[in-house]
Amino acid sequence: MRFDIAHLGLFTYSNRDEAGELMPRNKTTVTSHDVARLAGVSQASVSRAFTPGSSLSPEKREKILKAADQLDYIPNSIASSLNTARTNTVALVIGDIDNPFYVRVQRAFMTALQNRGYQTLTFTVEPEASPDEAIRRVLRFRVDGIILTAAQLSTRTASLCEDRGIPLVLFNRYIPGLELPVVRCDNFGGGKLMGQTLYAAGARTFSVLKGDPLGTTSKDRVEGFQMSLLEQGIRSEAIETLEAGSTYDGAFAAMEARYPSAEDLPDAIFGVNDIMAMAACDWIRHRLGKAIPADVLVAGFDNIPEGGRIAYGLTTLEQPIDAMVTEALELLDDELNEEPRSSIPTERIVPSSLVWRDTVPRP
Amino acid sequence: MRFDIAHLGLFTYSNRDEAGELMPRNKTTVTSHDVARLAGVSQASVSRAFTPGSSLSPEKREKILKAADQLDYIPNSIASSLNTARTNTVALVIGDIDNPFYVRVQRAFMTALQNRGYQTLTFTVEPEASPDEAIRRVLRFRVDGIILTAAQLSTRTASLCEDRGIPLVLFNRYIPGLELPVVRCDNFGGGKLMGQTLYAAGARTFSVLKGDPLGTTSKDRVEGFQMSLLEQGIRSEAIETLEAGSTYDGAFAAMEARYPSAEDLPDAIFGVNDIMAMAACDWIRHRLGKAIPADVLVAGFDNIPEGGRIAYGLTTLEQPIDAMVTEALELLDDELNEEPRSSIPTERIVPSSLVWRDTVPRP
DNA sequence: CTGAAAGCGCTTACAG
DNA sequence: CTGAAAGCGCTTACAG
Repeated sequence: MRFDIAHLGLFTYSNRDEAGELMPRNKTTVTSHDVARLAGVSQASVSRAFTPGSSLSPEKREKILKAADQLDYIPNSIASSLNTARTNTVALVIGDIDNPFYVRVQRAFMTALQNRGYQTLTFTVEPEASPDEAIRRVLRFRVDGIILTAAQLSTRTASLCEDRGIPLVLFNRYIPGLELPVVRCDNFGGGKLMGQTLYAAGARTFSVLKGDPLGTTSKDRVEGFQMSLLEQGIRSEAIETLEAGSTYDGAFAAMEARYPSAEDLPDAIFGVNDIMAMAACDWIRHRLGKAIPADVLVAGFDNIPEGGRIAYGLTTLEQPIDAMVTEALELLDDELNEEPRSSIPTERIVPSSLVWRDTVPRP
Repeated sequence: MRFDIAHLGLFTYSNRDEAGELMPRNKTTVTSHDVARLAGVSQASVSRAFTPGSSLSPEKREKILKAADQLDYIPNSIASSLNTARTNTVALVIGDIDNPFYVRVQRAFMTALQNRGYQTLTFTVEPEASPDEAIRRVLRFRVDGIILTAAQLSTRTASLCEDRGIPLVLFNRYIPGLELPVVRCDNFGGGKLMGQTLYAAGARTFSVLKGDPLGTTSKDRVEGFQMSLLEQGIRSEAIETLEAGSTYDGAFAAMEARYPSAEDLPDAIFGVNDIMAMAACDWIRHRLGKAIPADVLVAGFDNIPEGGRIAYGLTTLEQPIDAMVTEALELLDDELNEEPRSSIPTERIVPSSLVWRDTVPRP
């Protein structure tokens, strides 16, 4: 039988009585006072029972926990946040949710954050929308920290966070002029590596599917790619560049516009991310009827599982998500715990490595 | 020049002084009291200025807003939640984040919720983990409502929510024995329709790639499919059923195990969701070297964009995400605003429609 | 170890 | 329309 708590001044009756008539819904919340009364202790002790590390005799804790269980007491973290100025919540602002890579990034963050005792407040920023708006909403909510990925941010908003002591960590993206801690893949180095790889595979004319023109990620990859080819003696006219907007559809459209027929095709196509490379593969195989790698080489960046499937067999550069997420959370932790930030903003750069598959055969 | 707020008793200095020395970081938060002092009004008026619909003279509001802007004041929603017992946050519990369909569902909910002034607290439930645990975490946080998709839930946890007056809406999933509002696709009807379609296309032997055995979604689709075929006179031995776990990899492995060579292939394969159907396509085309639809028919369910790409051209059943999300939010709203819940738990069933593409040609 | 008390930053009757 | 005051449900010095 359920413990009778009527004498505690709470109302408890279920939604419907025996006859099936509607009864007012019980919305009374059980507070620490109720538990205290039932356990015969002070409210402060109840609070202590739910605060790891606070001093409380084992017997008392036991008794309190039992009473709490009896009443289905769940501590109100809103109230506790008001005291501690800690919400145990981290905001994750994601720009490019259409890219499976960022879906995986999101998941990795959520899992890792959960394991560290944080909730995740996810914000997606629609392509047209400004992340500044998102950040302001985030700030009302008093999150403990913010992780920003694939999105722009104004200087003013960044300092808004800084003024409030809310750490901001950039993921795979840096903002020129803002001294913010960053974790990112070595995009420039990856681009270079891909240039060398494609050159070594025999390609002499190239096309690059570029991503978000506002993001540094695409820009760095493209620049690294171009530089390594230039170093090999390729003339810049032999490296074509296509705006493809980071998406499958954007890349598909770009391919359609630039390569309506197979004659114009270059020796190799570098998709600055995997989904764009996959779009190129689809266009080449299914519309142009050409073979990869026999007629054209195609390579991507990210190593999303979709590209590894047998239908694509995409040769690409790996971005080690888990390692990057771990680094990012470490930086966030540093920010959370160190009062004055060290003067040099931290930048952690994770290398990317080549994943050989079918669209560029291993030499 | 920035307004001087030193006399307000706040500390404001930047991180580093002129010499570049570290200074204590300013973590002082500006509160409604600070704004009140600056504007020369009561703290209550400041609160009113930020509460739509509360009575306040336009001039006073103006003055307050100006002062707030000057101080970079952002109201603390934690404090306000403590009063109103409303967090303006909805929890979204998602089970199957590996399925692009649910990624889209998540996005649709986040956008819609955002437009209605809610934050979204997303919880992913890892395959092994229990959603009950997730819900308990959610409850500490005092969310206003919960949307549960692709995950199981115990009766005890459901009543925990009910006791607290926190509405729970099930998305594309119902829990036998629990009277909870539900929005779902007509999975059974869709399954039936697909059975008829494949039969009409000439198929007489079938294989079904089944999803999560614990979920009702897969179960209903399979049952509808089987029933319609039985009605057409197909014997049950001609309808094979494969456990494929709702994922691409699971379906690929199931195909590999059951159809190591092309001889055994049935006339038609029904993937209970699109990614499983896509896995079947990949296996058949790239491993078995057979053609679709010439050698086998393949169909899916969901109509994710990936299946519509030229590489697949998957014939499938559409699940209208936006309509379903809208319905779900309507139900949630009803629950949020109606004190006593209407006695019959609401169930909204959205029909699915056939999307003709290449893997099953239109008759 | 434990309780009484102040306080976190708001909202909202209650009087004017 | 507006202010003083109580209170939301906790945490945390402060004394014992």
